[in-house]
Amino acid sequence: MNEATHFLKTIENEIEKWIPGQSIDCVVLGFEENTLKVLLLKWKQVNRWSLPGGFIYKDENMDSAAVRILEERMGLKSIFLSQFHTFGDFGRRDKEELKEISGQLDNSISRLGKWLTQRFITTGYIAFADIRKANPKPDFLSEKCEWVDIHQLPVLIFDHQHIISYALNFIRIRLNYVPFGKSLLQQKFTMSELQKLYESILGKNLDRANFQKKMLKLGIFNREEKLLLGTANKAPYLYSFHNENYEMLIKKGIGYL
Amino acid sequence: MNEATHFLKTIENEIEKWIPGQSIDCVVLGFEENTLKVLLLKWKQVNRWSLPGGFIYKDENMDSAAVRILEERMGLKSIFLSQFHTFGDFGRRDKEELKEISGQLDNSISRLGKWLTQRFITTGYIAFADIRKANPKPDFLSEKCEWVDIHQLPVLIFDHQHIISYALNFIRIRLNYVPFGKSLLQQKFTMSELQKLYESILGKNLDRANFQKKMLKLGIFNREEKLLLGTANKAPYLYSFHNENYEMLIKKGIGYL
DNA sequence: ACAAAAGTGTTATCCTTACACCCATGT
DNA sequence: ACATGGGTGTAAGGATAACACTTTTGT
Repeated sequence: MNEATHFLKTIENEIEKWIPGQSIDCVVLGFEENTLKVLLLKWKQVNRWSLPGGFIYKDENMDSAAVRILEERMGLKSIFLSQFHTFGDFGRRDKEELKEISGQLDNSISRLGKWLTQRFITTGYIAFADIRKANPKPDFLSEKCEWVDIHQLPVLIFDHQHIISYALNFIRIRLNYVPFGKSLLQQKFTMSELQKLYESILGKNLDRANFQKKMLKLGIFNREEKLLLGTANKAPYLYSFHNENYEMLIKKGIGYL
Repeated sequence: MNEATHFLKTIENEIEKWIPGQSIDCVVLGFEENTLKVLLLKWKQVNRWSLPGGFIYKDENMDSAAVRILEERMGLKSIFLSQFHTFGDFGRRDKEELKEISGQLDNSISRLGKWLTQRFITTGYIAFADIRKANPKPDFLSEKCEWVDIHQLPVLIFDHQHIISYALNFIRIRLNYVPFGKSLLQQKFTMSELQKLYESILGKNLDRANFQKKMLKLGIFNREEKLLLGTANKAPYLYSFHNENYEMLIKKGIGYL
């Protein structure tokens, strides 16, 4: 029994332990080279990409399933993980695309094929990950994983494009209430890196001077030594999160939340 | 065949058309006597209350199911209807409570009993309704419907208390982005009624003068003639929503959304 | 000397907050 | 006359936005 067949046998055994018709899709965000990126899987033989997802065990909390799926896929826990919307349109999974995908599976795995072609209601979770620490693994059905610039997405399967826009909108609103960045940036970072992160999320440019003042006023940053870089300009300060103050701010919230 | 039996037969036929394990619960809010109220159902013979809910047909969009359930239960469409969270904890429906409920059902309807006792993941929708126009009907399993002060809730079944707090929190945040009130107030209303509505949602008192200025600055109200009331004070203006401006503001959003 | 990016400062404007003041009305 | 609730005004403080000025650094 080769590896693929063994994997399939395992999957087929799992099917009965999963809740039918209910899935989880994760929008995993990372920040690298001043770009906001999302983790995508490329399907085997089908020229389409999709979000990493999974299913819920019959005796498992939905939130725990999201954590588990992320661990399985990424090899690490995400600091920020939050459900943002449930997508329940009857026709959300295009029939043509379903045929293409299940066509890849031969008869020996027809149970998996049937499982995959049933109607699914999916719940979207958004997660932040440190790209350097993450270790994404493609699964049996996917050929590779990649971090893709969220503003230059390839053709996505089903309604996954739609799910990503929902996720982006979700964190845009939360940005007024929660100081993101802790789980997306390296331990030490410059103010302009933080600004670039905010700009990629909001999709617009911000004033450098005002951004700095607004952030520092939050009182959740430590100013570290200056970064010595070989560029022809003044060296920026490095910052890190002041954990205690950060937790306090999260608790009481920036706005009303 | 009496009415109850007939109803049950119908329900049992419906069961096969529904998606198993997936339900919808609606937090329907209304505003009456300067109090924010939520629509609750009282279970027959069990001294507990619950949110009105329902199931999704196998060929039906989830959002459409929410609309349908509200129409069936309330006899009218709600202007504002929005999904806010999906509750998927394995143990969210207490087993003791489930026994109490399914114990009410005799063998003749055991299929319904089985249906009800399976694990459910439920998606919460929040709706606003004009209490005077609404016409809520109890269903077979419930003895009565009532509008209950949201800040003085009775004992609720399962995690419904938790679902309501989530809903309240959801609209508290949205209050910064969406001018509510249109679907909760009468066509003409006073500024102090609107303020009471905001206060019930936010759970805190607001300054009368500042509230008025903030609201009027939005430019979405018509000032109508004064209301002549028999009280020992100055007559307040009546306001109505300026539909055109209201729609425009909704579109562009108050804050960032 | 110069460009480039960083840190800081200035100003006008707007919004929020906390009140104060006067007005209309029935008792 | 007075209490009650309604409409409007004002002044202080904070937040925002636009932009200017200075500093550091490598070429």
